[in-house]
Amino acid sequence: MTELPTDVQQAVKVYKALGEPTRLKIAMLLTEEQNLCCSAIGSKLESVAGSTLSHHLKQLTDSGLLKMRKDGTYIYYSVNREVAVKYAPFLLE
Amino acid sequence: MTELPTDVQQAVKVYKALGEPTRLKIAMLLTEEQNLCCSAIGSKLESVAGSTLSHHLKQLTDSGLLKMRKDGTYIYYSVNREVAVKYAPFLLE
DNA sequence: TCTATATTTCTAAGTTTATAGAAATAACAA
DNA sequence: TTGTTATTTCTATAAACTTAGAAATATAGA
Repeated sequence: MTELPTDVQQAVKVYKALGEPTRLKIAMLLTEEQNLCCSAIGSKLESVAGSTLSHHLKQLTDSGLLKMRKDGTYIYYSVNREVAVKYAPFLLE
Repeated sequence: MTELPTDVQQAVKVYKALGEPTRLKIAMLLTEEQNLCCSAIGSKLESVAGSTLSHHLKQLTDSGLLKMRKDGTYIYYSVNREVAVKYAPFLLE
């Protein structure tokens, strides 16, 4: 894995992040409506614990697919369109 | 998962399949050179047991990303370009 | 038929992941 | 300060995944 080219390593992370239904839903939600905070995302999904949601958002963010912007108590998430275009333009359809 | 639209369900499967380094490598090998058989793919990877390779190829094929064509003792794998274009055109670069 | 090769299926071990409750941290508001 | 809300981190558990050896299946060739 470490011996792979950088963009292939990122591809693995992005695809691993998207290869789980809840996380793919989150990514799709955020392509429809940018800048949602954690709890707003949670309210659009059905019964996901906050800690679980946080875990999923971390994976999506660590892959580079999501960006986060902190504003007071809230953290707003949005899709990094460059990354989506490169690896998973399906999201942007 | 079952309640998701068909193409979103397929996206989850394709991305799950690609979110693992060995399988992503296999998919990339097959975009460079179509119609490789299981053992030819194995010889291009480093130390993967036949049973493991078979398992990975099954996941890639079940997702729809790979097609298989049987010819005698051999099974030739190739990339389903339509599926790659739709979900992961990164592979075709 | 017998042998060799290609691939899959079965089985099991070890690892990773998804999940959520509880506690911790952070920021705002009264 | 106290209380409330947003989010993360810690911890644990159950499920899923990766891996590979061994056995089974399939096909070709001698």
